[in-house]
Amino acid sequence: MNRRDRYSGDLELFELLEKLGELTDATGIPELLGRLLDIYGLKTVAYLGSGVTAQPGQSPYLAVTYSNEWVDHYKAQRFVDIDPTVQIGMRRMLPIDWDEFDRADEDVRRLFGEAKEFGLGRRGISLPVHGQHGDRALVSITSDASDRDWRYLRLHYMRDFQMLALHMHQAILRLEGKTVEQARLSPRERECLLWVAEGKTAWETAVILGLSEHTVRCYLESARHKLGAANNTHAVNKAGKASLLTQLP
Amino acid sequence: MNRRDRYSGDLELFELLEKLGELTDATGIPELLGRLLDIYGLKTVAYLGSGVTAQPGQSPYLAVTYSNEWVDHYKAQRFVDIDPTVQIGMRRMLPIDWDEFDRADEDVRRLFGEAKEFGLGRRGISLPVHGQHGDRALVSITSDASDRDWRYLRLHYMRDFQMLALHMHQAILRLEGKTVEQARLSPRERECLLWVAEGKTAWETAVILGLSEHTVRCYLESARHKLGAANNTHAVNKAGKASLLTQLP
DNA sequence: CGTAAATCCGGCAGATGCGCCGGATTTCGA
DNA sequence: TCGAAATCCGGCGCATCTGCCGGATTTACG
Repeated sequence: MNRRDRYSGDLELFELLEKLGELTDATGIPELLGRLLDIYGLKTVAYLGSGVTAQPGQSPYLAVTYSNEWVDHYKAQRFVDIDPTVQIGMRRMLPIDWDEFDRADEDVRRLFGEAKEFGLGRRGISLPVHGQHGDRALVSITSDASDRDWRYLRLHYMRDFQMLALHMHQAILRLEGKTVEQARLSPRERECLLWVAEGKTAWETAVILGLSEHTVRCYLESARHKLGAANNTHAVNKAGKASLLTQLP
Repeated sequence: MNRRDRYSGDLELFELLEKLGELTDATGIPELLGRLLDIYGLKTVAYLGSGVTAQPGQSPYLAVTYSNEWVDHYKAQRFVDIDPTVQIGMRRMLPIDWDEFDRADEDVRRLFGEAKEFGLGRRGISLPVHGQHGDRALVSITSDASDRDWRYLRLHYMRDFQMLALHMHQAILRLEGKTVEQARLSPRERECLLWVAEGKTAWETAVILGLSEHTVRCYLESARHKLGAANNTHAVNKAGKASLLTQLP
């Protein structure tokens, strides 16, 4: 909790954000994370991205300041299945303090106990990030700060962390080259797809929209073509991730 | 740009966040937005939510400090179709300054020109918010601040706005009672659904997973039941919105 | 120690999806 | 003024999905 007591310390956040925006390849990430630790007096920081790469069923994207030993141990123990930061944090919208997790659970206690041995801080926060295309990430920081410093950190720098998490995810997306070719669906196509996504059959959709069943099938067909989808299910999934189904234009 | 020059001004942000968390019904929102304008010296603030309510094809959720005249005029002119804050802002992850929009476009110039007449500020920022279930929102603020003050506001309070936008969306979701019953899918069920979502047939999925086609159909059937879905397409849509398809657990 | 859930397998009838054939008018921008 | 795209409509054959019948073992939890 140094250097940041003056308001002008904001400059260091801007510096980080700028560097994130200028990253050209993943090799610069570790240094950036290290700088982040420095600035905020943290013990560790970790980025876990899901749906960041193009292929489905891919393993998640990881960028951490943890030791390799901890990462290996974590994987070997399949901690991801019980880790509340992942299990709960990934399913939230707002950040969560690790203190809120259930320490009565023996598995959880073991996880955090071993984490500490491997160099993670006693306290932590996880910040979920939601991207536009179903991609999401979890940025977790840990610290060994005193109660007082930790409270201070949470109060005054949560915003910074929120912003850093967002920009970090954006940077990773840019580096991973996940570009989504935004197919443009016509209003009718979108409308038909929307109702099909709700489980309606072509006939039901036709009734809802006051069209003939055949017309609905035609719209669905062209929607599939535009989206490069193999079937309606695929099309709904693609359109959903491209947020083409959330009404509006 | 008053009252906030001291660092302790943070208290006002916390006060807003706390009030947002304590909202019990929508009637308290206008007062809260007004308080926000006061604190940051803004001209207007607007919340536009999409996918916030349960029904599909619903009109978006709106909470603004604009005059009713502007809202009516906006709707009558169908400005939503050309409004870059919606068209572009809603499709981004990071905030965008209204200065970045194409002022060469005649429609856009007309929109912002008329907006100013109806009491919106000259400058603006829109902050996209992405929820967990395909829901999203756009929080837009405007100001008539001088160039210098505006730059200052952007630099130092973007974090606050980001956080306010997030918490505002969370509060609206809570008020609108959009609760997603988290069905728990077994690993196999999720896996099958994942590949079906990628456009694979049951047979293809069976080959990929090394199962019999019939077994895949069984998993899909139970997945549909658990999700309360009418068919695979519906199931994929529901599971996707519940982020059950983003591998990991 | 029973119960529940997860993991697997087979078959069948009817509904639905899918692709491709044909046709039409209107609208909008180049 | 020409063409492209959006809006509509009908039919046919085959592939796939869906629901429901039956069976099995293993694992975990109380």
